[in-house]
Amino acid sequence: MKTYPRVTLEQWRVFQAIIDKGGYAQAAQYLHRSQSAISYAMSRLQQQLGIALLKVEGRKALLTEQGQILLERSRLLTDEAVEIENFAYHLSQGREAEIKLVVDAAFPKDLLMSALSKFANQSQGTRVQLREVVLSGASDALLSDETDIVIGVQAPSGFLSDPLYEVELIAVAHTNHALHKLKHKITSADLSKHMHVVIQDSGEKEKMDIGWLSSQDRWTVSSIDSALSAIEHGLGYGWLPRYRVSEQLKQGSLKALLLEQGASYKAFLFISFAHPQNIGPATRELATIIKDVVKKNI
Amino acid sequence: MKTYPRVTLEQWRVFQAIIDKGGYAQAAQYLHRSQSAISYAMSRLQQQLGIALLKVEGRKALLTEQGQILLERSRLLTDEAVEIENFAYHLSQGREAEIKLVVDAAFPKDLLMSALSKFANQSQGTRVQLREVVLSGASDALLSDETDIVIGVQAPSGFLSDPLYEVELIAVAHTNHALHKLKHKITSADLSKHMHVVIQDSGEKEKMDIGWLSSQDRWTVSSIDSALSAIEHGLGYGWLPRYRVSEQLKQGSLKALLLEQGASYKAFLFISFAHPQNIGPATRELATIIKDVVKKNI
DNA sequence: AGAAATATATCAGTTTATTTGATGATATAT
DNA sequence: ATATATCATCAAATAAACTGATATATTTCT
Repeated sequence: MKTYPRVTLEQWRVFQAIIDKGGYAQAAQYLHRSQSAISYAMSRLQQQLGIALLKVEGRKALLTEQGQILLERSRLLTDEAVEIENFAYHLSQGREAEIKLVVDAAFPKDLLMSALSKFANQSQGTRVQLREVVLSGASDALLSDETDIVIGVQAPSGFLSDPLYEVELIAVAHTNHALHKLKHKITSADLSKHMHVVIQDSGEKEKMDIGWLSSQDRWTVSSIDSALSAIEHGLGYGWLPRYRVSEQLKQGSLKALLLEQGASYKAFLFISFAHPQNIGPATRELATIIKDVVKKNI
Repeated sequence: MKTYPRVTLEQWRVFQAIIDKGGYAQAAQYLHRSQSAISYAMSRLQQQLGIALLKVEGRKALLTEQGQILLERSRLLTDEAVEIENFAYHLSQGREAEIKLVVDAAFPKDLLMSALSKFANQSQGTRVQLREVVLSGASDALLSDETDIVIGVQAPSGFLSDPLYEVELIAVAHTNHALHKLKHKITSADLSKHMHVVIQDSGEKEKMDIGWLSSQDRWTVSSIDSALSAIEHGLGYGWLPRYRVSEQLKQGSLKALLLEQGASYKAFLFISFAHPQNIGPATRELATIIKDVVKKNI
């Protein structure tokens, strides 16, 4: 078993050129080399592999069955080699190798994924590292310098932020929940008698408090998914993004609470750069794509 | 934009060796070259890429951030180069580049996939081309020489075949189907009043007829999936592999028909080699794996 | 059938990129 | 301070790859 390559990329390229250009002579012309250099490279390649890639039938060089397969694989190889070098070029131009993106869980996944897949198409190899947070986790990420772009509820002042997306959070509880049985509009006094499902802040520094209504009992969860699941199981009530509960509202498993006040409120998600003074080209592109996708989907 | 690689595999290999062995001198020793050759190759590499991969801090060569990324990618490249050459070696040893596998649709997909993924692990690059057929399509494939291994209902005599897997086909219809409303056991007279969903033979030569019961109306489909979907939509009744309808039977969307006779019958699937006199090593391995997987899952 | 044209293989000589060994520069360890 | 380890650079040596000419084989043309 070999452990290092003996065949050079040049040899594979010669092989490919012979096929693509229709012969040794044409390949020679294409590669700016003599016909005998092509012949030499090709025979050496086959000798090193111990296998015939071409059989010269009459005066035409034809692929063997094995040559066909190896040709295909070799193209992947040389393509990847070219891509690495192009990627290196982009790096030399200041393009980032990796972008760290932090997104608040309230931001719709489909928009995010659509933006990321668009970016992947033109990313030139730049990878995106995605982290999901809730509430002040986003601001923390900005401050702690572990990120490049943040999509979150608000940016600490001093960061370059743009309003991006409005999320409507509405108060819901399971259809059978006692709060729905009340005859009058629900007051905060009513709420305080029931379990409030709160999404825990994933931030660590300045805890923002979204559970501003005091409540006897509080069920704290760490993601929108778990909050939704808790509420769907009748554990309590809570505020969730409208787009995440629309299905349940339609099906009737959840119902919006008729609150005297605060039945819904709007949160604005902002997109911010963590290092405004030094934004790389790929980071800028990704941000632009995200904004575009959001704009098109409003 | 470059269109062909300038950096050689050797250069990448030198780069990797410097990191893996801890320095230029060690890499030189490992690669059986002088230290200055390493230094030359490395500086040329960086010059060609237009980017620094190593920064010499003190007397130690350390990866730059970009070097780290390109190191990882370059490993994929050199690994692939080695794999191609190993694959070529296997080809030279008579190993097949591609195996054509024809499988009757009645053979459970999970078994097939499990076998194929096992084979992929040890295939040394041999690819499997999979074709799905129903009924005599399998025999046709054997006869027409466009295949290596066949899993089908029966092999024409003269082929090397082993019994592989027993499929139980049961008669089913949608729960609300009129046939389920009958008070007595269903007779063929009853059946003939309803639509029979038949899986069409994908073979082209000798049409085998599985719809042996005459039926007023017949709905012909070309795959098990469409048959299942037709029956699930209440279009008619038909015989389907038990493992494909077990979920629906459990959920109650389909019900087995209480037939006077022939409510179920068993079909045996055989595995056959198309060219018994000349079976390649990879073909033999794949067949063995398929048999093993089936044996373990009975 | 024979001549001309096309296509790959091979050979001897040349070119060139890579390698070497020696030396230099610099940082770390004793 | 001195010794040691590490990478950079230079001129010279080397080996792999390349060239141009020629050989061999096949197809095409007349």
